[in-house]
Amino acid sequence: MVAERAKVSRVAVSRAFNPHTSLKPEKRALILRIAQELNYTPDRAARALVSGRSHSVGVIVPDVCSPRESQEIDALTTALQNEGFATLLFKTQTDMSMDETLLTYMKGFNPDAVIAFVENIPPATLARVLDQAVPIYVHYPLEGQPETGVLAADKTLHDQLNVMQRNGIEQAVALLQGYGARRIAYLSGLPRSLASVAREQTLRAVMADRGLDEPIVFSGDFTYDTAYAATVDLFRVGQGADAVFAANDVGAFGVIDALRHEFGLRVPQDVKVVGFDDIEQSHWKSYSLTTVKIDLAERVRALVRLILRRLNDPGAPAFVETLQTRLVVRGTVG
Amino acid sequence: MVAERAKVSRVAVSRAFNPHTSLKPEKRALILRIAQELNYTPDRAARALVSGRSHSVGVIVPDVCSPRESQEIDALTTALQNEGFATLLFKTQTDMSMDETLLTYMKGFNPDAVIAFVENIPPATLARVLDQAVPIYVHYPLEGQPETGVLAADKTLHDQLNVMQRNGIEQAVALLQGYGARRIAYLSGLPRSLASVAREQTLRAVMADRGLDEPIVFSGDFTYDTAYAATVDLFRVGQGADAVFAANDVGAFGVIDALRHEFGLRVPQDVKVVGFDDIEQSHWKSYSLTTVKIDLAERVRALVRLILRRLNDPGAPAFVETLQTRLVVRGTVG
DNA sequence: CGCAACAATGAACACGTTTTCACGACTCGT
DNA sequence: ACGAGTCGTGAAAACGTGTTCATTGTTGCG
Repeated sequence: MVAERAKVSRVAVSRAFNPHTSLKPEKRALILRIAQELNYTPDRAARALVSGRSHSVGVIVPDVCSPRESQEIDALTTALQNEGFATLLFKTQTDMSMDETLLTYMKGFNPDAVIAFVENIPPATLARVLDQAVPIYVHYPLEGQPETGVLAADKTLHDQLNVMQRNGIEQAVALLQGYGARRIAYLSGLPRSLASVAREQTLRAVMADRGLDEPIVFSGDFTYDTAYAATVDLFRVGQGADAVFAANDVGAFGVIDALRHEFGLRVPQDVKVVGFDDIEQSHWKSYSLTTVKIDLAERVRALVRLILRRLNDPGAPAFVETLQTRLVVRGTVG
Repeated sequence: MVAERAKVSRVAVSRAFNPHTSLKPEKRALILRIAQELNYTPDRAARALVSGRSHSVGVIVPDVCSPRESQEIDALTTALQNEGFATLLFKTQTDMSMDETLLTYMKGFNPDAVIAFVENIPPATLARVLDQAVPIYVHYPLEGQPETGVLAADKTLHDQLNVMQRNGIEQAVALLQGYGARRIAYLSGLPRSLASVAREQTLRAVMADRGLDEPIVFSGDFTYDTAYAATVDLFRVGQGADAVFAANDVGAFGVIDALRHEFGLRVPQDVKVVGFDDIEQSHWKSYSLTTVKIDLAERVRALVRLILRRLNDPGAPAFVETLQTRLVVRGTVG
């Protein structure tokens, strides 16, 4: 510790860097100035060792390449960075599931919190691997409700970030119906994905409310290629559909391309398409996708807010935040 | 430290987790078994404090959303994870530059190495902020040569990862020429981007070698929207071009969409388009882009190899790795 | 059998912080 | 003017490892 050039104890240096400690202002200023000169910053490792806080947040994703996730990571990194945290990124190996190995591995890096963009973590795994020290934020839709939630590891805690999907879906269905669509299909995401299931449930409910027949469901896995292939299958055998609702935007791109290039169908004249997310690529002219928008940036800010509050006050009652969705109308409907 | 249930000293526990220490095998096994039962892993913070190694690698990017970068981060995370490292992700604030603030901030987290997908870091900043303890791997093209390089912070070290761009560009130009293209344009990336400059230089050299006129250069910034607008400008005033070479794939998408939707031009019949990178989206049917491919996964593996070697042997002479590019032919040429 | 080399082991220390505790120097209210 | 409270300060302890050093038990070689 070289900063004792200021003729003060190491304790004083420590205090100089911690706002809420009592230290004579002029002395603090002196220490900070000298630290600046010497290019000194308090060692995070030592700090983490004694405080138990690493000031990092573990983020687990299945696939960084997916536009939706990369946008989420981007926003998350920015938000965390602004709060003095670092993003510790980890990837699940194959599918969207997460095994105990990865969780243990990540836990080894002592993240203060964990955000898992992964849906099917066995609760047993979760409970066993994590001490209560690390608040886990798993993100998935609440059962039977048209919202996604954020659930703490400890079942008694229950911080929630609710994304109300119903608004956007209602607007989309109304628009489709307005343009005369009758046979509406739903391209699911991964079959076990709770997000996809929740969207399907809400869609069914909304369509029933408006007197429409049940949707034709065909299954994808959130990727372009699978969506493309699934669309080819659907339209080759039956009479297809006159509107397709995809569980995510990338899937919608696959649907659009399959319709155009495999069957020569026009979008939106012959088939209308609606996506979900509103990712960066959705406004590209080749797709110009009408889609149900979740404001990712805002959602991530809310997430970070939740984490920070919980970290500052571990014993506080559950926090709840709610986000709305809305339809962004572009060229694939109408 | 609860693992003394095994009736051994803490030192023995430490040794049990470190392969190259002398400890009776049966005792090591016992300790590891008990550790497993107790769900114990050595504390990284303490480990980092004493060893000076955090087992994490800082990664700096301007924009995680960009497909190219997200693919790179994805591959990097996988590779690092396999080697027992974590990825510490940071974002530059606005453009592709990096200010001292961010570098200092990141340094506070003690990454063992830094990979910056950022090109214009002032050497002064670099030198001042980093101790020699952290090998910096900045990635940019070597001056006047048709390759990108990886340069260590210390100028005496000089580990290099060379990406030979010439191969792919030659194949692309030959193909364009074979289809009768004469007026070839180049859409640059960010004007100060060394990668873009290197590609332009190589393109010029190759075209001169083949007796073609100088390329028409118009400038973008690697994004879709800017590429779209720049293409509109170019084709509105002059007579345009009969082939466009874009500095990256996303830019090529913007070019294609502008040609089709603003001018009703057909790709490839009226204008041929070649990109650079071969990202995931390039095979999507709406674009089906012919592009110069860099094997990102292989490039990242090489990068990680370099870092690991340097970490194991800080004094070793410079390591050099070389990667080739090749043309992937799809639908936008021919 | 004797001596040297070597494997196995634990005690003590080091790493760079934050936190707790104790002490003196003030300020304030009466 | 005196005690109570507050502020500023540093000494010492603590955080959980890896490392060095000395000690003991063991093997190998002549």
